[in-house]
Amino acid sequence: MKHLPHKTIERLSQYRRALLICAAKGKVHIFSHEIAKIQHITPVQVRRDIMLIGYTGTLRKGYIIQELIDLIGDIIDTKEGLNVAVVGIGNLGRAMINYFNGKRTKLSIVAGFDSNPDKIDRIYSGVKGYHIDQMGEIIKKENIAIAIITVPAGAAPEIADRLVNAGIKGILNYTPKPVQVPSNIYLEEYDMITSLEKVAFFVKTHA
Amino acid sequence: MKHLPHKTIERLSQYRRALLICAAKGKVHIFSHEIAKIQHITPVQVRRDIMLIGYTGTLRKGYIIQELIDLIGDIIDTKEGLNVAVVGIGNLGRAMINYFNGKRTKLSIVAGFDSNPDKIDRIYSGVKGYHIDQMGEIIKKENIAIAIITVPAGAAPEIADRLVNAGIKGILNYTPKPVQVPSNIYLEEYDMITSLEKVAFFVKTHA
DNA sequence: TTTTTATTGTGAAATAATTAACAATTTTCT
DNA sequence: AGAAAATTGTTAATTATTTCACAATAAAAA
Repeated sequence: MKHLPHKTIERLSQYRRALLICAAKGKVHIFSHEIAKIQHITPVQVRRDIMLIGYTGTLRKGYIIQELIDLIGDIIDTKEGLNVAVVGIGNLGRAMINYFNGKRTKLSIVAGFDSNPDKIDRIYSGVKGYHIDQMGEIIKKENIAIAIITVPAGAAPEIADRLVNAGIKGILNYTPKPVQVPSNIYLEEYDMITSLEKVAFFVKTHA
Repeated sequence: MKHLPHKTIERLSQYRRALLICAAKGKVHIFSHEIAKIQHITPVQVRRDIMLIGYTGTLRKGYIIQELIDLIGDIIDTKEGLNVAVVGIGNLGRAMINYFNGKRTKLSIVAGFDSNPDKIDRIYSGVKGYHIDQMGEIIKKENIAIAIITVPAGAAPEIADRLVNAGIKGILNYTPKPVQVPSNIYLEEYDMITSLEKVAFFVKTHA
């Protein structure tokens, strides 16, 4: 398979989640327009994404849900799974841990880090909290590949540096402050304030 | 001004945040390449966005930070501001409230809603918690235009329906479950699991 | 059996977003 | 003053993404 567009990767993850829900209800087949409806996109888009990953549905019956789930898994998961850490055990960090807790995913949150001594050596939905100074050590020991930054914005750049030094491979930065990392480390930044301002803009404009 | 691309709107919000930080440090001018560095994009992109909003910098001095902040405000803010509600006072909902607390923004979170009686009639960082059954009433009384959904995924569709009935104008859905709303309501969905899976994919692929 | 309907798969077209290229011009340097 | 360097503004080119249009065909209906 050549190059999957970034947007396609995102949608595949979403398709899978929707498909898992359908499968849990005992549904076996699904049409492109059903997936499209759920995701607010066009059926063509769904078919094209599925085409790109080389899967073929059956005419007039649609796609076999379980096959599609498995194939998407082959593409976006690693066989052994990847370990994830949450840095910053505040409300947002705990929300991330809760979201993941008990999910069937190949991604496991295996550690939380914080600088506040009250938060360490406790268990959050099955995830142990460590002091931030232990980050290098635990990341190596637990073979953690990905970190989610949920600290207060001001602390983000320093945390990013320390994660890079600890050998992290990918970072998801949820603070509103952009961080700088070397180009061999995959960085995704998402900023809730921006999203809200965007909604506000379109509410204003559309009104 | 014609049509600003969606992506430009998002970046303008981010530029403004970065500019506010620079302004607070007493910086007066800024170059396109400085903004670009902070946001991990190219200087051309910055200049193009700024061109699109009709602002003109001064050659060899760059842009005047305060002017740019004000202009971006004219574009993305409404004069009177907009009121926002958080539906679901869990970790994620409280994280949103905290992020916004005390910010200079034209967006104010003025209410939280939850179905758990223990959570209502309390104040969260200055935001009062109400029972979800009061949603229609409070949304009208407080003139709330935008809602952020941070309830457990299963409850999202019903919450969205109730928000629509209450006359909300824009929804930001942070649950992993897509919701359906009429086309006159602006809907933005963001899914943390998808983001994490995307990071994992690129970590896997790049390795 | 034949016709109609619904659905996939995909090349081509259209649209959206980014980047390249460079003229214009201000500041700094010599 | 004149030359060199740096930076903006913008058109054009490129790249990425989405949508159109329709052939192929399986299933359902007649």
